[in-house]
Amino acid sequence: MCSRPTPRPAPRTGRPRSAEADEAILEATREVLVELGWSKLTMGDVAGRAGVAKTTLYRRWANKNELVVDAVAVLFDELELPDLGSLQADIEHVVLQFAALLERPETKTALMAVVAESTRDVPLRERIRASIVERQKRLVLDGRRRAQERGELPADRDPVSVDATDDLIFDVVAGAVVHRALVSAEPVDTAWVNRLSALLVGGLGAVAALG
Amino acid sequence: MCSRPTPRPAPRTGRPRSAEADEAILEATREVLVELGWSKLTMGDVAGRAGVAKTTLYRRWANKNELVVDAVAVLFDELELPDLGSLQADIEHVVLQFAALLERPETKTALMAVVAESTRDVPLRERIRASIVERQKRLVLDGRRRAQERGELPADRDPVSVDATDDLIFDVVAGAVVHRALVSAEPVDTAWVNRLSALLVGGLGAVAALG
Amino acid sequence: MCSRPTPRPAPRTGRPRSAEADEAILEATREVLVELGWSKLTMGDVAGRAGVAKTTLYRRWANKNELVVDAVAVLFDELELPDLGSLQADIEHVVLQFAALLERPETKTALMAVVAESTRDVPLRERIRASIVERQKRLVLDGRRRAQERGELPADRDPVSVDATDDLIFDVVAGAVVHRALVSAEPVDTAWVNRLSALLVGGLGAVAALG
Amino acid sequence: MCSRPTPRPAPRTGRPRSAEADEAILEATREVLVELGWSKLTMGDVAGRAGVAKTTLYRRWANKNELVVDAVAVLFDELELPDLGSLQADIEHVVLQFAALLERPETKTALMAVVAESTRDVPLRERIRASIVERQKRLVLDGRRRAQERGELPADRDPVSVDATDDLIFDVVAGAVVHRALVSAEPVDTAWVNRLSALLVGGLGAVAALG
DNA sequence: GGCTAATCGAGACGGTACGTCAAGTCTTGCT
DNA sequence: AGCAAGACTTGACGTACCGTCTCGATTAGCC
Repeated sequence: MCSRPTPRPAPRTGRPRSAEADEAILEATREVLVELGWSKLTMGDVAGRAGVAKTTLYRRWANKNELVVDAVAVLFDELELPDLGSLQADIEHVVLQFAALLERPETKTALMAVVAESTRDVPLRERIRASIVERQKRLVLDGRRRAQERGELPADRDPVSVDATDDLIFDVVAGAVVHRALVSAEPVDTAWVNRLSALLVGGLGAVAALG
Repeated sequence: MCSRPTPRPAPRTGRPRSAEADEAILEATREVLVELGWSKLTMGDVAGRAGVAKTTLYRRWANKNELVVDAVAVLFDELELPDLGSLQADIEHVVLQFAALLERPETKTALMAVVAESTRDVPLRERIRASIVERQKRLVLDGRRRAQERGELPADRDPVSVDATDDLIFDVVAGAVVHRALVSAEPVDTAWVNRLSALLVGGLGAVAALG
Repeated sequence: MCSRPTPRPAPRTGRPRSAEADEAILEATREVLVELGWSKLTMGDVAGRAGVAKTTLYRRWANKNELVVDAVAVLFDELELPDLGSLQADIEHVVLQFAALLERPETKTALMAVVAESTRDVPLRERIRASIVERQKRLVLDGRRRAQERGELPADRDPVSVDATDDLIFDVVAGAVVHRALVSAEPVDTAWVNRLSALLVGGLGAVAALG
Repeated sequence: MCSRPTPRPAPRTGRPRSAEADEAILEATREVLVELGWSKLTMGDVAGRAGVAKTTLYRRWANKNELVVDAVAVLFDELELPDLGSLQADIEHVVLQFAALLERPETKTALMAVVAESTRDVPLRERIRASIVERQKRLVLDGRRRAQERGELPADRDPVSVDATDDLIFDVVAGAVVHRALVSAEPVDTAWVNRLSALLVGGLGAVAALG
């Protein structure tokens, strides 16, 4: 999927924007994130590496945070959910994938930073939701649906309850992995992932019983 | 509990540092966090509000992040775990407390920011662990011990396994609440807390079965 | 004559430097010198009065001293040497002009200060020589040449000797006036100027006799 | 001759001031002037080298400039005027001595600086006059008196005129040497000194004729 | 093929905050 | 009282980025 800079009201005339510049900028942004981290990333530095003028950045993104969100969002689309035959196996697979993604320096440093900024910046929060969060809920939906098809989970009764549980699982899985990796700063290894998936699979029955 | 600025090798002579200044600075820091958030907090502003010179800040804290950690850490000590008679009730109580803490503007904006910075700053990471993370694990330990006394959970067999489970629960609870509140930006209300605690209590048996 | 900020290798691209800013800065510098003197002149204050950012100053001048030299140098170009008919009259005229210049607060406070700094700062010394000292030697040369034309002084024999005498006269006149005005802090009035010019005119014969 | 710090109203009680400290401070001041020059001399540095607290400095001198004047003034007392048999020889001797003094790094950097400051600081100007300028006029007086005794100069007629001429000679000699050494930054060598003394001796007759 | 209009690189611009440094004062306990 | 030590307030320093602006020079599409 393509990250899309600030949309603009389709000018019919004048020189069109360079598509190469777009990608060069996002690539340069990821490079700088890797080397310097979010807080030392500067627009001038990104522009320089991309071989582009600062003006060209600001014509596309309103500020550093929006640029970083776009640069990082595309990485999350690599996550996928192959059918491994059981709910627990599916969970363990995606958790390990997600942990590997969080280990990448460009994600590690950028994700928490933009979320922190988003607590005070509503447009940024929306951009994060649209570009990253909502887009990845598909993993939970697919996993749950597949488990129902296998008979591991009961079929839906109350759609509201199902949505609530999907959201819960999403927050628990994403939150736990992030917390383990970035706050506790402990490895997300097989042993830990085993325990987490056991907790989830074991607990889902109790949650379903709530109705 | 007292937040402690940069320790120093006990000078016997000279004018001692002002203890009032210490507290005035931390208080001013929390004020600015509330009003402006982390990214717009400036050392000069904090100094001004505390009625103190900028150099006095830098004599005690090496940078903005260490100052903010100390200013915020003390808030986490308000969390407590009264005995409500059941594991699930205890969990729900502390989760709601934690969610309320995360709703406070000074915590919301600061916590993620310093964690983000800590991905590139080892001393900062250590300070966060020591001042905030490790200190709150007591809640998990107490809750588990109490549940064992009540017979809700089996007595310890393998101490390694017990530690691993404690850590898991801590990451899951803290991570889920943070993700819900700050990333998903949805309310941590009674319904959600019910579901989360049901998931945990229901899953703990399965985790224990892993040995 | 124009005072010229730091020369630079003629960039063909980019926004050109504002010529208005140049003059506004030098003017503001002279203002601040008058009001506050050299030691209380700050770059921030100058920038503020010139309606310019501090960075704009530093882009043009490396430090306060170079700026002050440029701001003051232009004032010395007002000195001139009208032909008053005799060597002594010419000397008295230019000495009074120079004394009047030294009485101006912007010169009085700045000149000695930058010379003092120049004892430790070779580039500054060169700038002073080029912008101020060498430029004013013309007064001595013109005066001497004119006196020779009038027959008050013998024609040149040894050019080396002539140069040495020109230099001597320059140091004596400039040094004596500065010392009288700034160190002795006594007025450079007609009586004193009479005496000085009598000393010079009377002594020049003896110096010429040295060969 | 001793440089004398701020006089004070003879305290009858309490610990008396350390006399050793006085000299250590002035000595340290000269050291720092040699190594760092006036503009980089700091009170803290001087105090440190003198093995003294900053408070002790400020108890004796009101500020940096007064301290520097006192530290440097004593050096000027080394100048003396041995009888060399002729006015011109006497002049050349003292000029060379003075030039040697101005070559010393502590004098070179400090003298112009404090004079510059004194244009805005009346008490400082008075201190300079009292400690340095007036004290050295003795050289002119002695030289003139001796030349009169030898018959090189006519005996006094009008005492006012004599004073004016003494002052003129003082400003011319001191000013010319300072200007040559610090502004023109050319050596004060025998050839130059010859020329200067010839100018003075040759010109004095013309000045005397003014009455 | 010239016109129009938005793009491009470059770099100067007004700002804001940084973290440091020195000046001169104040506070403590010791002599 | 004087003194050493060192914390204190104040205020300027010179630097680094921010996001905007002005240049002259390219590109396109449209007439």
